[in-house]
This record gives sequence, C-alpha cells and structure tokens, in this order.
Amino acid sequence: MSSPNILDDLEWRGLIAHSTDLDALRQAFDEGSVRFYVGFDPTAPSLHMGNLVQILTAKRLQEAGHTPFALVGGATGMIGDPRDSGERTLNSLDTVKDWVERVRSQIEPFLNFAGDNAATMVNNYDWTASLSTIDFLRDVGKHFPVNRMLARDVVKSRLEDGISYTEFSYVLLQSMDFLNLYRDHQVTLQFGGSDQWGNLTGGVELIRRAAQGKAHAFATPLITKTDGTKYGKTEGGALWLDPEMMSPYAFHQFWLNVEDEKVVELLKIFTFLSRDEIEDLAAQTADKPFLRAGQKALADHVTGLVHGVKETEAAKRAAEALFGGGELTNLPPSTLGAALREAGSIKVALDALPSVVDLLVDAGLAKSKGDARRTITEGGAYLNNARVEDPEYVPTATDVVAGGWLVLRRGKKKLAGVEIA
RNA sequence: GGCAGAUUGCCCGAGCGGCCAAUGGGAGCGGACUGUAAAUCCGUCGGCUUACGCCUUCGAAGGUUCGAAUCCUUCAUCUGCCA
Repeated sequence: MSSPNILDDLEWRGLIAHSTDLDALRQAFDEGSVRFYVGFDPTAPSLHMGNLVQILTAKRLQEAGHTPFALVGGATGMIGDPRDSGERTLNSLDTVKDWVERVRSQIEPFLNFAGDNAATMVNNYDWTASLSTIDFLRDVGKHFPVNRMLARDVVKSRLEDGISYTEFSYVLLQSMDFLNLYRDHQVTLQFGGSDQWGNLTGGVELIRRAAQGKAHAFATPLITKTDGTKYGKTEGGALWLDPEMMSPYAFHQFWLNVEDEKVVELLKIFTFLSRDEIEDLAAQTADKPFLRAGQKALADHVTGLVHGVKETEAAKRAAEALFGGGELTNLPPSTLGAALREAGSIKVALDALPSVVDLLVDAGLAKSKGDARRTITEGGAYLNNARVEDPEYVPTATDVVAGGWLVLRRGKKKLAGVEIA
C-alpha cells in the first residue's frame, strides 16, 4: 500500500519554508522510516508557541512512520545561539540543567516512546561536555571555513555591534550534534525554525565533509502576525506552554482572538485537522467571519493538544460564559464562579473591600494605581458590566452578584473576579 | 596607544543651562466602529497623591550653578580616523 507522502502534507500546511533537496527527501520518506531530529535549547523555563511548531511537526512525522530524536540542548543552551538583538547573558549550569528537565517534560507527552518507530530523547551535553578543545578544533572546526561563517546573516548583522567568539562558534556545536546523531543513530534529517536555517545546513555540510554522508534539512516558517511582527511579543510576553506561566484560559483566549487572515494558516500548522476539515473552516471563515468558526476550532484544538481535554473544556466554558453575550448576572452562580476562577480572581473580605482603583491593581488588571485611575477616567473599567465612573468608588454588599462575586473588567477582553471571602 | 564622535523613557529618535517627566514616530493601553477580527479615527502613555505637589529617570560617579538631559572632571561601553 502506498500511503501519500508526508512531505505533501507538510508542504500543504506551509511548514516548509526552506529545504535541501526535497525530491531526495521525498524518496527517503518513501523508502522507509527516516530517523530525524529536532533540537530545543533551554533558554527559558518553558517552551513557547514557536517551539510548538517543531513539536507538532515531529509528531506529524512520527505518525507518518518516521523515527524522532528529540534533542534538548544541555550544551548548546550553555552557549547561546546568536540572535540579532545582541549578545546573550550566559545562564549558570544549574539553571540550564533545571530548564533542560522542564523542556524535556514538555516535549515528552507529544511523542510516542514505544513501538517500531519509538521516539528517543537525547541531550547534547552528553557528548559535548567531555569533548576536549583539541579534538573539537581538529575534528569539527577544521570543516568550517570562517569566510562562510562570516557570510551568515545573523553573524553579518552582529559584526557591527559585536559578537563573542562563544556565540560565533554556536553553529559548530549544533552541526556536531547532527553529525553525532548521524553516526550513532543513523539520523539523516534535521528540521527547525527558519531562523535555524544556517545551523541546519551547517550540519548537513559537516556530515558531507566529515562522514561523506548525505543528510536532509528543512526549516519551518516564522509565525508572524499579519503586519509581520512576532506573535506573543506584545501583551506581556511569549505564549508559554507551561500552565503556571500562562493559564490554559489565557492560552485558549489567544487563539480565539487570532485575526481572520491568519486563522487558516494557523489551523494548518497547529492542528491535526484534516485537509477537508480545514478547507471547510476556511470557507466558513470567508463566508460568515463573525461566527469565528475557524478561531473556535483553532483555540479548542491547540489548547487540547497542549493542556488536555479537561482544561480545554474549562477554558471554553469560561469563554462562553464571559463573552457569550447576555447578562453576566443571569448566569448560574456556579458557572460564573468557575469562569471567573479560570479567568483569574482574587479573594477579599466584604468588610475589607477597597476602592475600585485598588481592586483593579490587586486583580492584576492595572499595573499601578495611576494606570487604574487613568483607565477609569478613560471609561475603560467596568464593575459587573457597568462602567465605573468614580475611581474612588468602594463596592458594597449590593454590588455582590452570583452569591459572592464582583466582576471586574478592563477594556473589552480583560476580566477578573473578586471572590467575597 | 593617540585623536574625533556617540550613550536619552519599552523601541527608534529630538532636545544641547531654566518654559523638560523631557517634541515626534512605533509598540502598549482605553474609547468609537465591529464579530472577544483587521483597517481607521480619537484619547492616553514613569511612580505616588483627591488636589497643590512630591519622588525617580536622559551610560556611571563626582563637580560648577539659584537652577543641568543640556557645562566641567573622571570612569565604562560603542563608532570612526591615526599608530
């Protein structure tokens, strides 16, 4: 039985921004289970949306019968990949080790570690830490012409402001990873984000030069908003996968609020919905955009993948309760309470209720009293869906709804509950 | 090592002794319009304070002055020219 080539699916989903010889890769996929790897550097305590693209792509490949090696960069995380914004601050070994474990546990649920094409977790610290400088320079360094390294875009852009030898050398480490996995585990494919393209081809080159081998690489596109800026860089940071760093509700809300122009592209990249299903959603989005069928499917599916069905249902119910239209106060108290707990809430005693200004600050809806006061003055603060006019207003028992709640809102989307303890 | 220039708020970028919390743009935030979309328009945009006002900020530390982001000294970092 000749199943359709996974490469066609990846291409249709727009997951291949750059690649080495695609025909050769297609042929390799047809011939059997390809061993591939994708790396994650521990540069933060949690992975984020960008990393999710790689994780899901790995999952797609595994489901198509290929064999994943997920690499956590215990070594490369100590060095730091050069980026345009400037030299990185080095993290301590303890920090990197801690982050390696967190990253590892975030990746594991997505892959299958049993069966014929079981996944393997590897850490490049294992083969890098004990490597001597002499061996490194002789065995790896010799294959890297500096003139070629200097020609890379990231390096070029950094030459003006300066780049340390440490970061300049990063590509050698990542290339060496590929070579090692090629030699020890017959890994012949690496993929990564498009910002990794230079590092990916570095590995392919190294395998060719040092082992006379043939390997493949492709890069997934950078996910940006319609205006070209990065997602998640705005409202308070990246889109973290760790529920402690970003609640499932907030995560779900993010996807629900995606622009119409982006929803199909994101459905392709971040969900396992079939081509037919996505085309159907695309048609609905074009036809009746106000129903936001695409956004809803996207939010539910991605949140489900990352946080599981239970959390997704809770986030979804909260969203429906809080934004479903109609009076909040008409909601059953238990529904409202649950929704507000999802959205974020604080507890205050009835006789200790402070002014609305303080409540906004305490609930995290305003970053300072001045900010809260400004928001109220601008008409952007609401208590139980009614605009607050007086910054000094102190809520009383008559404001308490749903058996013990105050509903605070800033702007259209930011909500928080105050539970009367 | 010598000479010249730079270093401003989240980012870019004016200011060059008082009218500077500091022009302008971007981002952010709020409002209007919508669909918890985009675009557009309007407002806002260091902290504390009901307010008068107070406090912190213009690379760092000192100094001159009634008064400094603006002048002087030293230090740090970067850029260019000369060794």
